[in-house]
Amino acid sequence: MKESPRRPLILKRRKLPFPKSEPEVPHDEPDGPRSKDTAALSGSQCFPNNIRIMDHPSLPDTQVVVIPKTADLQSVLGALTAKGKECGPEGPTKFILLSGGSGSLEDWSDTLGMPTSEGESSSGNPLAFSTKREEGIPQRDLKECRVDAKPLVTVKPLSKELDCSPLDDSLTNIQWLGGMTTDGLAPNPGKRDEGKESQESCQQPLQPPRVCEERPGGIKDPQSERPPYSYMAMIQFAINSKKNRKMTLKEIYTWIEDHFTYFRNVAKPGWKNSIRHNLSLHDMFIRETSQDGKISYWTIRPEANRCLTLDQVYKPVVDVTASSSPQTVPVCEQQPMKRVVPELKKAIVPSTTERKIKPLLPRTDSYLVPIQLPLAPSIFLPSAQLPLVSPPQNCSSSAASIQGGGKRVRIAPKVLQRAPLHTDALKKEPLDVALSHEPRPSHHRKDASGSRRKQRLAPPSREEPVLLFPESSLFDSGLASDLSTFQDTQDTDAEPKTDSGSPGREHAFKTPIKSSHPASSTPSKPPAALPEPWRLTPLGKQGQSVLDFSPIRTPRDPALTPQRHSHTPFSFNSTPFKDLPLFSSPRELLASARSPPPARSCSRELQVGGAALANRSLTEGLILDTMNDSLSKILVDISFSGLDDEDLAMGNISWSQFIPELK
Amino acid sequence: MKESPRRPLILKRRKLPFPKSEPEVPHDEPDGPRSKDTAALSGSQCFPNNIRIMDHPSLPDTQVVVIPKTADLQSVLGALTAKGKECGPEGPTKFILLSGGSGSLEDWSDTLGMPTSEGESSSGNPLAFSTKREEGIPQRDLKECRVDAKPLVTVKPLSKELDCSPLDDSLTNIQWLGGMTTDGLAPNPGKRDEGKESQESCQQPLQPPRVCEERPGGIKDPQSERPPYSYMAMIQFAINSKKNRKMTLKEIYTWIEDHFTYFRNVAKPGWKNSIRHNLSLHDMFIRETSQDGKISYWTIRPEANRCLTLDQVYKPVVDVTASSSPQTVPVCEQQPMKRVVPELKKAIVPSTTERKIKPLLPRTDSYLVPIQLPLAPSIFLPSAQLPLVSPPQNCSSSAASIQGGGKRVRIAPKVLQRAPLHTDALKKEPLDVALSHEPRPSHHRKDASGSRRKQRLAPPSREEPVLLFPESSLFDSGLASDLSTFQDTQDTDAEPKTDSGSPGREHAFKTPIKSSHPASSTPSKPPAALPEPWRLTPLGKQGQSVLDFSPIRTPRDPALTPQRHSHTPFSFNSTPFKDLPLFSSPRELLASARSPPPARSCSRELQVGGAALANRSLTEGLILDTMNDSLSKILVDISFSGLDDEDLAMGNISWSQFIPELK
DNA sequence: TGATTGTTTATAAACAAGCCT
DNA sequence: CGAGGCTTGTTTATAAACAAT
Ligand SMILES: [Mg+2]
Ligand SMILES: [Mg+2]
Repeated sequence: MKESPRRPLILKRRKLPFPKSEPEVPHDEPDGPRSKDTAALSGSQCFPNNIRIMDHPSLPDTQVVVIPKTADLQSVLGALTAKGKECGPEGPTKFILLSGGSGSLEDWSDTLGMPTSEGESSSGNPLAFSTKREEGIPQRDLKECRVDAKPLVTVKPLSKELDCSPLDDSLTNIQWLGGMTTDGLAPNPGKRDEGKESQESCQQPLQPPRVCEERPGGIKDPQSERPPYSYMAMIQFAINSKKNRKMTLKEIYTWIEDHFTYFRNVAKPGWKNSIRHNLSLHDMFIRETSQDGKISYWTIRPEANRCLTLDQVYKPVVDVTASSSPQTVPVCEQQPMKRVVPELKKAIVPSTTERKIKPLLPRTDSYLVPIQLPLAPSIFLPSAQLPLVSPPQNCSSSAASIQGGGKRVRIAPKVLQRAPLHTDALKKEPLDVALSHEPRPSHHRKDASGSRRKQRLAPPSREEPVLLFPESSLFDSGLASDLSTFQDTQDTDAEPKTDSGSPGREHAFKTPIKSSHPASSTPSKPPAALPEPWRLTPLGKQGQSVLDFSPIRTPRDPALTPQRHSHTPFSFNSTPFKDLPLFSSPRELLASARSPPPARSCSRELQVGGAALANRSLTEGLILDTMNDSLSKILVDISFSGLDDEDLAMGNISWSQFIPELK
Repeated sequence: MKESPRRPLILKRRKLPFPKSEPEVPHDEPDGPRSKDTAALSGSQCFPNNIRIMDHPSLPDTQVVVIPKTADLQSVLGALTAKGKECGPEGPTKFILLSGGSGSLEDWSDTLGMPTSEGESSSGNPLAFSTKREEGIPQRDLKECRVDAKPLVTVKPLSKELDCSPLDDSLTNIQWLGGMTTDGLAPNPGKRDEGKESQESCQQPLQPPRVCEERPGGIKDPQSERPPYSYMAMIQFAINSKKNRKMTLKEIYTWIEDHFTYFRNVAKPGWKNSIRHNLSLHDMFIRETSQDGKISYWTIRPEANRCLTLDQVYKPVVDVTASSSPQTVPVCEQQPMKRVVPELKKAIVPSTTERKIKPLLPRTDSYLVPIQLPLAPSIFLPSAQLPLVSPPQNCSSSAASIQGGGKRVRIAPKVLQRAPLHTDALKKEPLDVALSHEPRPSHHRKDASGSRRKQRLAPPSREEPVLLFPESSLFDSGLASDLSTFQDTQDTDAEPKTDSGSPGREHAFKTPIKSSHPASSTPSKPPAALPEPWRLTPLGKQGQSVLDFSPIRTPRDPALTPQRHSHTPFSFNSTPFKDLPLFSSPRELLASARSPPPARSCSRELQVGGAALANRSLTEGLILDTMNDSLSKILVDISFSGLDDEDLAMGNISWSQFIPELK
């Protein structure tokens, strides 16, 4: 009964699948955080040569940044963030990130209905990256507010993926991934001790738990390695894989076991407990009951459903640095689960049969929100402006996040509207609408925002970033059909829906998290000698190495928030995403817009202001905001398919080859 | 690195401080749940002789039940619930519980401002107990709905306590308890390893953790025994002890250490982690920042604050069964923490200097909601009608919950209004407004409600039951002063509060939990041989032994819910309490009532319907509903002071002696 | 740098309700 | 059909990883 010395490996909070590969350049910067204005470009967070930056032709305070696949996106974001701070209030505040891909902006809508074609050749994935200010800075003392420039990144996704249609999910993906099905799988070979969910001291010191962490050779067994997704993410994958977006608990179990053999083979039975725990804990998962009341289905709150699916994060394995054979699994590869049918793969796809699962867990400081993408040609900026440190890429998975085949963003951006602030919260942590970028004095700054960290001030059930999808937004092409199809599978319950109007729930959002990557955060836990030999990542380093997913949200239409107008078009997006009501203006909007939220599976723009936003968002992409909110909750694929990784790694690429507009 | 055989004792989920004392009367009831109509009165859930039941003079479908202190309230509730079911739809649906106390109904308002007088002699605590139907029964198939009659209990509290004024809290209680202060305490003697919050495998097999479970002698060290409150409860205690109801994290730490020496002396440092975790996790705790943004204060969402304070659950130690000396701590006593100044105690209080802390953790199936109490004389019913099994009282704490000095209900009842149901939820789990009491067929019942268990369908930030207190309700006597005083300490921020209007948050409540005590619930964990020798409670038994607190809520004023009218006055209270918006009707109410919620510290009736309810609730008490919702969240003291426990235990009492109206 | 404060995720477990054998 | 076992759900407790200051 002695206390366990430390949590068993499997119980330990999941380690980041990506060891910090950024070179630990310690203190090469004599001037501390105080003089950040000068440090931003000279510090360890430099941009490599192959980064291109240009001003946005139409959007104010916006620059377009083109980065290769192999670049450490996190580093880029960090550098951009620092740059935004460095430039001060008048500097660029948003950045459009373009990471690889030969597709022009016009071919976004040409890749519909090709679920069987993975690795579709031309799929440009622009990312809009916009600096963002920390929310909670009261108007009264703007000058003394510490402004953390948060980058906003816009991703221009395929229309089909933005549609968030369930059809592009499991069924199609099943085929796409090689015919894997949720129910037709033969039981996997080795799975010890089924049943007995509770451990009951059933551990034999004889047989150490089959937790496969890091094998001595550095190669992990993809079948036994834990997927890099949170339970919440996996549950979303599972539920969204069903056309009707409902699943029983048992189906969720099965889906996860089928797609992540780790849980079938190596995980302790307690993982099911965790699944149930997550279902109960998170408000985004709601339980419905069949007509006869016999069956309970788990669904995702439509407003909160960003339609995460596994295929959105599933990508062919590409090892840039490792010289292992294509079939060899890279060090950090996550278990591919399903064999990809070879004939289904396109030529562009690397020879690997395996796919990498883009990890959800690592947190970054960015998330995606819709932003209007420029269709006009942009200015090409010299790459030297923002030198980027290319991480060593020790772990292939680190690079995999921004490389790989043509999977792209399908993540539903979350709603942007501000929740009304509650009482004191309104004073204490008001939204900041200005775009000033102060060098953020690290010490004597009187941050009136007072929010040291994000806090969801509980504007009801908003737990996940909500995808705000205007009805006919983004791409009218194939969406309607997908939507209709999906709608058909949905229960057409014409219930009057006496709902909504949830009353006096004010309270605002969480304080946005600033994106400070190189900042050394001291772990609360004393860095005592770690007994785990498999822990290979440097302890002192806590920065994330990749960013390929993040909460997404659409920019609020100014018309929806009459009372609050931001200084700049997108700066008012500083609202943290959690617990955001679908209606931007508190009561005014409710009073005027009494129509119940649309019964959709994926969160979209509400009917209320849908028309206005829909028009606007036809050319909108996704804004990746660094207002971090546990990025494990959203996925963004920014990989390119038009280039091979070597080219990108070498930097011998011309951006014009896949971005004609820039040329 | 082997997995810990089982969680160390201190890590184990807290055991119920009350071992199940009810006699395991197995299967003496041939007819199962099917034939509940006949079983209700003959089964193991019988009422002892000293239970009196009478019809309520004014309320329909209501009976008054008088029970002795020593009675197992849980058993009573279970029996009443069964009775309610047994009687069918036409039977009594609400019960007013009167548990001890010599006070008549008129002396409810005569005990104001006596914080220093614990054990005040005459304080009758009526409880209204009302059967309640399970929510989620669609209208369409009412007949096949399984109706779990949920009792509703009304507690008639003292006005001062109902006032929920912070003044009656820590400052006064400090004095009352013997001058303990939050900040002026000398550090306690033995506290090992301060600091190092994270364990870091710092456990020496040499020294087993100083977890004081059950000592061999059966006597526990009150200083080292863990208090029976959840972290959430203790945080509420702490914050509500401050006049301004704000506390920094450090102050919360200190308060808890000062009032529960367990955390100062024996708890592992990780308890502070848990405190922080709870603060972040629960929406009811919100963080505010000082004007300069330097200090973060933790507060409780006013709507969710039921103003739990330690004194509400702090009561003098009274051991009914144990013959130990008054100073001896009974077996199950919780650590009293603070010496009660002897001279402050009233004569009625047992000679014990120690106080028992009423546990919050054990869950029951009841909670309190306001109900209108009868002032007219009631009918006295023979006690034989509902025989009650008096539990063996093996553990004194089991009895302590319904015995002890004059502490009484101060818990703010929670709001009753229904949250709008969401989409499918409306169909799947509609509120049931009818009062039919079916015998609930155990098998082929087509429970259209479909909600096997409660689910908070996330009508926003409602995390705790909300106390619904009409402004001038209950007792106009001393409340105004208390309130005003309290208000003065509050920050008078006249912020416009652009809040509320939280949009499309429908989703309803949780499924009420039926009160089935004798029902054998199989633990999911296999009942493998338990290695813990200290585990004394019978394993197979899971029923709760006591009930002395529970979520409280006020009945919704019918005027507030125009669209839904219940068949009976209180039956519409079947709404689960979690996540209930303050406004009952979704949009209609919001549109009509735009006034922001009052900036109070304790949740009360909103201005919207406040007037109507205020008038009504002048004679209202609290309804204790068996719609269980983790009763660890609310406290109800139903102890009596007018009788000694022996009288009650012997059953040699006459109800007329403290309830003249009944005579 | 280190400590404090906050936010999340993971696990284990207690316990309830209800299904199923 | 009835008791016990198993499944499903809900909560609380702990530990830990990380973030921000
Ligand atoms: Mg849930
Ligand atoms: Mg909180």
